[in-house]
Amino acid sequence: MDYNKLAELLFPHITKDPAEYEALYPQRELPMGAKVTRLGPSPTGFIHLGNLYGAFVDERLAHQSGGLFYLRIEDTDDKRQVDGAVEAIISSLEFFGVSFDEGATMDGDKGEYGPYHQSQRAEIYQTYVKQLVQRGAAYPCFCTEEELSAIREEQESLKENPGYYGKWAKHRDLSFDEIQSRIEAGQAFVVRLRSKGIPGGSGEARTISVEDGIRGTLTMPENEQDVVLLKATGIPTYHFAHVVDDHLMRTTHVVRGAEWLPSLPIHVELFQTMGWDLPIYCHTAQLMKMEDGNKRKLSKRKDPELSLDYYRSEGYHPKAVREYLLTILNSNYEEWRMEHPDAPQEAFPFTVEKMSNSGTLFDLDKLNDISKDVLVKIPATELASFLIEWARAYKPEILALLLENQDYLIKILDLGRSGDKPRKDFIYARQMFDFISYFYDDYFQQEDAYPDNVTAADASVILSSYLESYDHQDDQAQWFDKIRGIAQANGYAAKPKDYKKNPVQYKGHVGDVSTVIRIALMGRSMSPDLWEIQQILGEDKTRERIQRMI
RNA sequence: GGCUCCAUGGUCAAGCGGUCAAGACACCGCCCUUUCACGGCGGUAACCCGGGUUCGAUUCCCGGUGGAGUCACCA
Repeated sequence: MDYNKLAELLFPHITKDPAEYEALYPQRELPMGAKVTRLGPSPTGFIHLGNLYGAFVDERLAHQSGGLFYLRIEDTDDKRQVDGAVEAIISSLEFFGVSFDEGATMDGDKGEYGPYHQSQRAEIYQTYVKQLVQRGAAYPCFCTEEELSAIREEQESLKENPGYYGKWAKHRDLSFDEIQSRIEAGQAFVVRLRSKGIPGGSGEARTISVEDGIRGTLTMPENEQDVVLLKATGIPTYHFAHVVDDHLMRTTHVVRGAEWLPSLPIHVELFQTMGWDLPIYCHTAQLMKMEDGNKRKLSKRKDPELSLDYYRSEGYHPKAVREYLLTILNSNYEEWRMEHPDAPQEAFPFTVEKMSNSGTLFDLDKLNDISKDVLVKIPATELASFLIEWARAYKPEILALLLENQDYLIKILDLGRSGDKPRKDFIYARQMFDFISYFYDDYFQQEDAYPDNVTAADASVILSSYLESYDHQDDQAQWFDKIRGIAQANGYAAKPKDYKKNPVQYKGHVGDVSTVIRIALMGRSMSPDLWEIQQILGEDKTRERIQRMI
């Protein structure tokens, strides 16, 4: 078989030589040890926490080593394209603080190693495939879907490994004439690798071992499959695109999810037959979800609530999400954070060795807890703008309300946050607004009932005397003395301790009296300090609400 | 089913041959407090099973079991 002739038959339009590309994309000039990483999302319009998790690893690895991090769009599957998906991905990642040094951007590609959209690299891939055909390392296959599934069925009935390999590779040794006549007949074809692997069934199977940055030495059987390199459309499969691109773009570290582990042998054989060095693979653990008592990998289809857009629309602060991801990313992050409560996240010395390699369950409680700690450190003015921006995008009906009096909003958000032990009331924007909503008349409503030990009659008396004695000018001590007085006058202990000593003697204590007032004013039993709230609310509104409750 | 990865409390997770087996979240109790929080203190709770190796295994090896992932002209 004259492979050169075959290559010309298959790729008459390809005139470039691979060497041209090697020259076009030279070794990068970077300091020793600098890592080049990349994120390669496919634009299906959906990006979730797991993607962000991986992106952080890439980003940290690159920037901590003085290297660079680029974005490559892996749009080789024409059936799954979603309009605007690339923009959505970039905007989502940007919101959560992931930025790229190179690659696809909102306004086109940036960088010397592009194009960064795989769909625009067809000629490059074909040039390399042509070379492979010339060397006899790849061949055209005309099998139809039906033929392929027939092979599979037969393999299943014989209990042999499924796939296109060895004796099952029907078109592996087609004659030139046969190929030519099929092409002239207009038959579609894919190009397959002529794998050098020895089929496992023969008992001669060999193994390969690969050093993984996270997992150490990986041992697995070598590849035996004649995998598809180029689809009938002339666009490569992931496998081939990965190998060509990461070589040409000079990627040093390939960070990807553990679901890629099974196809690692394919990539190893591909790198070998191309004669290129293997990048360092870092296979990260999957983010899992609990379902029916079992852990399960996060799925794009089934778990829309784990999409990045979900967190954005709930109003989680990007810093909080990052902080959470960092804590599950590196086992010593939490410890480091306790020692450096105010250090920026970038100061953390991230290492792949400290990454967990078993599946991590996503824990909303933990995220919420971390979020509280993060938000408490953000100044009220910043929090106010954050809340406003969130409302603009996700809850426009409250936007005018927030914008109307921003000083008021800032005061509200700042309640109880000064001092050594600030309150940690805020978790995410949607919850924040719920939490402070009673400050706005349109959203003020009775949510909680009076304590059980306070009768309706008592409550009414308490409120009446409170209103009567209320002086907006009172300082906190004066104000509270009056409440003590009201408590005592109505059979409630002025101090909780008195009540505890002698529970039978009282109906309750001053706390119950405060709760009645609190419910009248806020409609709920949980809120920051009463006196401070009244100062923000103003005298008129305070009186009005008490009056209405009576 | 083949192949691969993983295995410490409910969850996350230290540990890397000898520890009363850290810590965080959640949960419970107490304290502080005018309530709610915040904070402080304390508590319940774990090395999947069976063989080895060793003076000694959570830790190393083998075998089970369990969970997960993957077997496409998807990535």
